[in-house]
Amino acid sequence: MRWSRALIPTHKEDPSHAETVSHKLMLRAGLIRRLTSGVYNYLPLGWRVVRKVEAIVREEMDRIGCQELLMPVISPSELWQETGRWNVYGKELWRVHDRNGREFALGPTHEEVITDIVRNEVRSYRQLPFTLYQIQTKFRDEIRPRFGVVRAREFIMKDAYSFHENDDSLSVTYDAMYDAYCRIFDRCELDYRPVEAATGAIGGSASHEFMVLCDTGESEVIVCECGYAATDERAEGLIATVMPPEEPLSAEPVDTPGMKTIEDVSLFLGMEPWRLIKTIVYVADGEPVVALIRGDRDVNEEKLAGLLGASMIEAAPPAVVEKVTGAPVGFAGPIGLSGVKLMVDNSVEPLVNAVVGGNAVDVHIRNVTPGRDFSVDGYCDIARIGKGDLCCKCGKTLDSFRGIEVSQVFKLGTKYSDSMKATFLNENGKAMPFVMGCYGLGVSRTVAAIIEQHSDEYGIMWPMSVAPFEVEILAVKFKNEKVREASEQLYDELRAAGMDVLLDDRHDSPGVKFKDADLIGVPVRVTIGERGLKEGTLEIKMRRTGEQRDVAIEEATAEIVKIVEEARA
RNA sequence: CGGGGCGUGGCGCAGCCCGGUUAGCGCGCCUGCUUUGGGAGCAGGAAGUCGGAGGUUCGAAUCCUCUCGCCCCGACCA
Repeated sequence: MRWSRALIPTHKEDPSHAETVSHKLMLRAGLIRRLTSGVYNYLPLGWRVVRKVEAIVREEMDRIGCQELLMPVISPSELWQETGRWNVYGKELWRVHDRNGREFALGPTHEEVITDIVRNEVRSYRQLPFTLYQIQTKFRDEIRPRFGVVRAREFIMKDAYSFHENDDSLSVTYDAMYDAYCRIFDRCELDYRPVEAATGAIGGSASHEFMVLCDTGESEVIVCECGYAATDERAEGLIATVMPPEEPLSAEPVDTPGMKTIEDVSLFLGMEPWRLIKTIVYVADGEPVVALIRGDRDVNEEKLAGLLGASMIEAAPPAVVEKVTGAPVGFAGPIGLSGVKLMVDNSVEPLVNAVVGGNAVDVHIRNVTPGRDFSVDGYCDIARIGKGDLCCKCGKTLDSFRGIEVSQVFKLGTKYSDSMKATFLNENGKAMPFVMGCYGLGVSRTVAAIIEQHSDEYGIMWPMSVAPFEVEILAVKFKNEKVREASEQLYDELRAAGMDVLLDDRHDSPGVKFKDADLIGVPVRVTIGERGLKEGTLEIKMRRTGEQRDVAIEEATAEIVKIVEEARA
């Protein structure tokens, strides 16, 4: 490509509304342009990178025997009704209707559609297992689009779905997919960690997320030196006890006028927050549930939902709280509750002489001891675990890091095949539900993640494997006949050798070209100018290492081809 | 959705509090000449219904009301 003919609109200044490195650089280097909130145009340079990432994904999917197909973006609501996700998915599901008022979803993921295909086309266990995938534009009406392409409402995703006779077969594919993802992210030269994950709206029994390490990432990962790693939504752990040994005293009510929060009550009574027991009313799949946890900790709603087997959970609205506790929000406590399930976190067990809500206006109860003053069926782990807590595997202190979630894999089991009645005949002629796995990978997000990890103050530093161009020929003073001839010749030779080459043939000053070259981050820069030509040389400079050297013109093509081929993943 | 902020040529901003000629500045863009190894110089030029609607006023980018859009912080997820 000749720069003079290319649409590569670079900017000198940072865009005003971008915060993160990748967002700024994608805009400045002319990779993307925003169309509206969370929706982006991929300009030619950005699209080239997307295509390179896609190519790597395709190679690795095909390597493990997956087949590519393409499903529609639009799918009818009926399919989503079958699995219940038309309701469960919530506002994030982007809904549209046709001229007859019939409702459709813009696909956020395609379990329903793929299951529909397979239930119609696959009859026998002899056809199993297999894996189908597509690379396609997805839609999620995110509450808050953010960080450019990292959290967009329209984005590019690779989604794969595997179908099996049984769990063992699923595990084989799951592991193969896990390995394929490692190869993909290795080839993108990302520093990443696979971690245990919660299953969320997609569902299923086991899941991992691949996290790219990045301080501005939206996800928090809890890690232990023993190797345990999980998202903060998923992480299990132990909360260190801070309760000193104490003689239990008799429970008694105490006036707490207007004190509705843990902070209020602890200040008012002059007690540390951990001496309080936080009582929170939730509604899980329509049923009220009460959760108890130590006052200085938060409930992990994903874990709570998991233990309850609920698909939807949310904090109860005030009316429900009043109905359950008999008091307005702020005075809920476990004593005297009836007809409602009580979920008590492990952190509550060691407490003695704790403070709880009195289930009456402006009243709390102190000197409460769990098990004595209210009955507990059993303790469970519903706490949000964080840095400083103790590892559930080895007991050591946990650490954390932030990351960008670039992919997530799930063992779905029969969640979708059951609800959609997707079955095959096993060797005994019996109809069995398909055992399924699904495997998502955010392609456009991966591009942003690569930039987060590969840039400096001057711009992007692409890994060779995904660079929009592998070589940029920077012609200083393109007007000069000798410069032009040498540049054109090298350009032709490199292209003939199969290189992706960008020739900066613009008549701009050298400074502009050097700055732009650094900004768009092509890995190999070849500078051709009068100065070098006098000596019969040109300069090769590596964007990432800064390493540069002069090479004789006759040897240049071979030398550059060698550099590029060695660096290709 | 709650909280905070912002909408002024393509980009980045000033002007707004305290209303008053042709709405400025930097970058970019066009023409010409000179220049060309790290964002060149000179000369000339094009480009803005000041997000939109309504109102107050002799007069509104500026004040008031409504509205739309965008960004940031929290609850969702690849």
